[in-house]
Amino acid sequence: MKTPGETGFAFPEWAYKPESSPGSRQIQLWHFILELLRKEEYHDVIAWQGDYGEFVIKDPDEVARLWGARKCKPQMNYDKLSRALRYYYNKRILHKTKGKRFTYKFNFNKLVLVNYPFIDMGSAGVGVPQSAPPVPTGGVSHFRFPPSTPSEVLSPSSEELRSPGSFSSVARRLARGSVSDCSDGTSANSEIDEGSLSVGTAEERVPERGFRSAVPPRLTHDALYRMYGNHGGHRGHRAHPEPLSPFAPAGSGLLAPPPLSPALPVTAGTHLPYTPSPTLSPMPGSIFSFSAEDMQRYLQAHTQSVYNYHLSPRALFHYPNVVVPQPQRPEKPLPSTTERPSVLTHSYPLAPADDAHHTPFKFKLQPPPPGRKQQREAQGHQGSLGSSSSSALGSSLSFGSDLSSGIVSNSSSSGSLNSTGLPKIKVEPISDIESEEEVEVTDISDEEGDERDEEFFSPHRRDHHHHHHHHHHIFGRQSNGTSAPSQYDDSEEDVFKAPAPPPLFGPPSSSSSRGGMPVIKSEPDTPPAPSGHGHAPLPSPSQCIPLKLRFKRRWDQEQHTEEAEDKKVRGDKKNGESSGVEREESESSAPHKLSAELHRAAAQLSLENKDC
DNA sequence: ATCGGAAACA
DNA sequence: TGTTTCCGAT
Repeated sequence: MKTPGETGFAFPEWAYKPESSPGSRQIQLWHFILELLRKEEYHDVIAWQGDYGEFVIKDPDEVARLWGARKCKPQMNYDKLSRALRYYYNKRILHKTKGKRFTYKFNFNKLVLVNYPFIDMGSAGVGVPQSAPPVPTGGVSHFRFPPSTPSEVLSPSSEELRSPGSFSSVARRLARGSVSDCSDGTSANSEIDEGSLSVGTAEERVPERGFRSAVPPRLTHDALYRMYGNHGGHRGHRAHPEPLSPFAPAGSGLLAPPPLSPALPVTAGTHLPYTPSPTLSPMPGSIFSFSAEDMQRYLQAHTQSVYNYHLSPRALFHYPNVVVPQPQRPEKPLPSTTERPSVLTHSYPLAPADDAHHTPFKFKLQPPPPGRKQQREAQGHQGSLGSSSSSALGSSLSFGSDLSSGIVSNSSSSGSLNSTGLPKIKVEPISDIESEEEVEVTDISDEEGDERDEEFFSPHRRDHHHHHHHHHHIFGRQSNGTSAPSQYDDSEEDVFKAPAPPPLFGPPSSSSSRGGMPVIKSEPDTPPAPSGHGHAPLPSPSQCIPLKLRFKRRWDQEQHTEEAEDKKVRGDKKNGESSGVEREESESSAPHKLSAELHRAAAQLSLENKDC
């Protein structure tokens, strides 16, 4: 269970489990929010509204109350709850929709990826969590994944295993009633968990099935292949019953074969081509570990897929701090990555011992925000640098670590600076924050064409033109005719909507492939083909921007490009933001069998608390 | 309203 | 680690 320490990279825990800490897993706020969103009963207090992933808290006090009840914190109020929400900003789980009161927006990409990095979106529906935000529409359907696999793989064991984060599990929990229980935190739930579940109400369920059965914990290459490969045909279209919550629809797939989600393509795409086979650790907190190679491949595949599918670049999920390993040397050929892995053996060694040392890297999300405050203080008390700083550092350290991990090389320097004397300013220069902002600068061109990559690489940063833009277009956008809704924010829709149906999926590299996609950030060895040609700036591997920055930047851009910088400064501008969430959806529905358990779960659902 | 630092808690 | 609590600033 643990992880092999060797190689892998570790994700932050929260990434793995929504529920949270091992010891006592309390429900996490975002999870709770999602639960509320998915229940109609609470639509008066909180509901999806606006862009994809955007929700509005109609009754802040009530939401706070519910949350407080859930956490047994009677004194909870919106102010506090909102603080917690804000807390997600850095994690990129959530964003505030500016200009709209009590309106926030989930970044499902992050959620999905983060929480369920290797989720199989394909099968299910993808990525969206239980409750999905309403999909705007339309789009949808472009691809569907065929049911995958048979089963072989399914190992039964824990579900968790399979999807460490699969929504399904989440769903279940939800079903049980996450909302309410307070007490259980620690002890209690176990029962619930698994056993129970089952099902889903029709509404929401996620593809459990998909996950469970269909998708193996990790997909096999074959499976993937199949999925993509063939099918070409169908497009599923399906309507969702509830437009509002796409998630739900997704769920329906329970039994049914997986539907897929078009929207998701992104994700799907991502995973499709190559599946990394990380070993997921079954357990909790686990860490995934895989070799660098795998990761690279994975990333590459991801990228390719994206491109292949014409997904918007943004679609790529970026792994937050993932960095691609920098291998120390380029030895490993990843050559093929591009190609279809299918053939590959599936089992990548997850932990090849060798690799282990060589490049294990871990990445972490969430850079800790640098506190600007500290700065201030520091300045204020210069004298006490030592002490103050120390304290500050303490806190800061954390991020330092992040960075470092991610970026090894670069960052390091920063961290220590302080000691050196630098000062006051921020400690973490590089990476995070500031840089981020600056990073923005880099941005690339924005043009549309391709852009995205840039984010990753852009060696030369150009000035940023900031803003503007989001180009998105790659796919057709959504239906909204209106495009620009309000402010900016919406503007962004970059999301991809529906990709054009990919001609072929997966495939190999061949044709489509790469076109230019640079591989993500990788660098090490293999850039796939690098080169590309064309446009792509690509890789210069080495350096470029610190990964972390890039990611962050990216995200910011997505959200709103501009803002980022300001943020710090805070002058803010108001921008709207928007997002880049992508959507996914899924649907399908199926019959299901619910069982008593369901009912039971339903009963529990009452979000409110029970007793604390 | 919203943001975010800081400290405290579990 | 993820808030919860408090709070000053915008």
